[in-house]
Amino acid sequence: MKPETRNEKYEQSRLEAIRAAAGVFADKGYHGASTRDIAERLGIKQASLYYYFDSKEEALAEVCLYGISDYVSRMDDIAAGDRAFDAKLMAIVNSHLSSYREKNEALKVYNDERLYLPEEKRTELKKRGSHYREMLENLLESEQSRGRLRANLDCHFAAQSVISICNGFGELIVRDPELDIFDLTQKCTDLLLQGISS
Amino acid sequence: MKPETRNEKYEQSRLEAIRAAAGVFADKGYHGASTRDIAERLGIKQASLYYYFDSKEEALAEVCLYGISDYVSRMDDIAAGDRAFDAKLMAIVNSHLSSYREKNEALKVYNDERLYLPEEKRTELKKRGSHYREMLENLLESEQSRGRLRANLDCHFAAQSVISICNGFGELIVRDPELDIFDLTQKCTDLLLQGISS
DNA sequence: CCATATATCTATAGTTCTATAGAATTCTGG
DNA sequence: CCAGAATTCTATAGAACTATAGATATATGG
Repeated sequence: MKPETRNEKYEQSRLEAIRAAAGVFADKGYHGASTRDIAERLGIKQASLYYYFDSKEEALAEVCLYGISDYVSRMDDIAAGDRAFDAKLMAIVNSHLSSYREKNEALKVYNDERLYLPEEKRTELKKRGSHYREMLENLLESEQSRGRLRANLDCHFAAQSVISICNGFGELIVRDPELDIFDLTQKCTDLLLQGISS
Repeated sequence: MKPETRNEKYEQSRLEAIRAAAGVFADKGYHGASTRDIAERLGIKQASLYYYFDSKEEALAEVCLYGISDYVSRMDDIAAGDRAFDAKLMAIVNSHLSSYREKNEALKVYNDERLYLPEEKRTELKKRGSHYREMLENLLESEQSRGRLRANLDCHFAAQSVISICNGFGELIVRDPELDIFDLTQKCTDLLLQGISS
């Protein structure tokens, strides 16, 4: 077998293991989940899991990375685009909420369980998470400097609020597969832009 | 010692145990925390904890109840009052955020760990949590019916948003004791009422 | 100061979990 | 079909955790 193919196959299986771990961690939490649970979801025995991970902790790190990675790069794409602000904000919210559906539970795991990783492993993740917030913050500041957002708006706070709302509804999305993401996106964007007052 | 006094003293100590458990559960999560951790924080031995709780699970249930109880009753008080809507909303946000500071970590535990309780024990908690959201929803609907909120606002969604934002910042408040709650309250209320647009 | 109730302690049974070692099986290219 | 690589398995060491039992210490009221 060609080396690349061999590697690819392994990486493919490993990705399945990461997804299985994501599901279990999302359901039971990192500490509440056992390596046996993950292996069972994959249909292999507990010890076989160590063919893919050196430790349970490494599995968590991989799940977190998987959970946040492409969602951060999508933010980069959106920010780099040349759409109007409102459209960008909507795209950001949509991307954030969609992540919870598509990537299943990995983003939830990133949010809820990453703090159980040791400082060292959290650094890379924190960098990406901060990057996300900063991109959002810059976008808001730029729009504010053009006078299109309230002058007294604290953009750092506002960016945090956007993330809080998306994460709050993200939890609901993970639990309820029936929720209409587009509808939610619309409502979140409206709320953020106009607030609730008439 | 009079029976009531004896009881009072026990209840007092038990409350301290609940607070210790809240702190440990908030730091390490329910499954990541051991009864030994809780006992150590109290300055007693692991087994002595069972003088106050029948099980670790009961401790979690008590912490959750403690975390949500007076914060729900404060909502009742606010809703029953006759202040203007804006003032009520601000009071609700303030009460919610303050809970995270005052009751230390118990509300965080309620939010993050209650789903590890068995169905049976979760029922009482769910009732209170739903009650909270419903009170908020009613308040919004009532204001909307008077034409003071956007006609196209989904009040169920809006109530959920208020809670999401408060919980999102609550996590930050628990981690950063320096955060100014009043400032945050103001900003959250402004955002909810007016949105970010100018 | 004694008797009783309250509170905490020591010791441990019994379970579960992570991770390692090495055997067994399955897959793949020649 | 064979040899070696890849994958999964069995078995288990070793640690940690919950909960119970029963002893010990401390406080209180008469």
